[in-house]
Amino acid sequence: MTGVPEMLILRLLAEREMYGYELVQAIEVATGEAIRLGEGVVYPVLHALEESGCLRARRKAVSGRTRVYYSLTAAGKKRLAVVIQDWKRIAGAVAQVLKGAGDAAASV
Amino acid sequence: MTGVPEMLILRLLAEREMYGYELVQAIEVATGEAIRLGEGVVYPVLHALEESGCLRARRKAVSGRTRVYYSLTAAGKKRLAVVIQDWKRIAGAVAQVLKGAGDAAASV
DNA sequence: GGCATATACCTGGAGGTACGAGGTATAGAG
DNA sequence: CTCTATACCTCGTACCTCCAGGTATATGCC
Repeated sequence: MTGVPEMLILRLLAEREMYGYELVQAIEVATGEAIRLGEGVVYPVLHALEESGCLRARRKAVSGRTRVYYSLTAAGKKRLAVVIQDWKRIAGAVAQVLKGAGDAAASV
Repeated sequence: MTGVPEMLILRLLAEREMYGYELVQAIEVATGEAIRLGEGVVYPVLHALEESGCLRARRKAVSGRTRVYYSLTAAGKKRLAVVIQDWKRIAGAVAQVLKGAGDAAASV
């Protein structure tokens, strides 16, 4: 049913190469603080996506520290399209039920 | 991050009293088959919601069989309002990111 | 020099969700 | 008399999510 963190990460990486720590903050910014993923969420997702061939990792030394930049592979782009479609199906269905024929909490 | 089944169940019960087996099919119908919850999802959620005081159960014999009808309590209505608000926050944030500044799979 | 903070990576364990598979029992159709 | 639909339920698994913790370097401050 879920997979929101995975989707957000794939989506942001579709625009440009980023590293883990950067993603944590980028998600916060992009969602207007509505979604905050800890590093403990982001890193495991990145590793799983790399493992499954959706991401390519590239180490880069920046001022002494090492950053691991991730970018989408072809498989990653395909994966992104799938999870987006799934999300839209779910979100659309939920919106339909929330609207309902009813009354309570219909608009916010 | 999730809680979609819980939300759907609360939302449908906000309109009228229903029993478990009925809910399984009502969700299928209401979402245009987009979401299909098995009984193994619905019943545990119903029990948990009753346990936490969000639902009231009422046994009713119908043509030999027994049905357990559930209806929302005041706490249930409050709970529904909360999960709807959470959902809208998440869904709104996701929509914003999916739209992004970017290109891929923006509209469907 | 020493200390706190920010950057940057990572893992582990716990908790909760979601789900398929299975198990019981009655009513009605063929 | 068997098979399907109705109607309830539980169990075990798998996965996701998360908090807390652990390592290490650069930088600014006293």
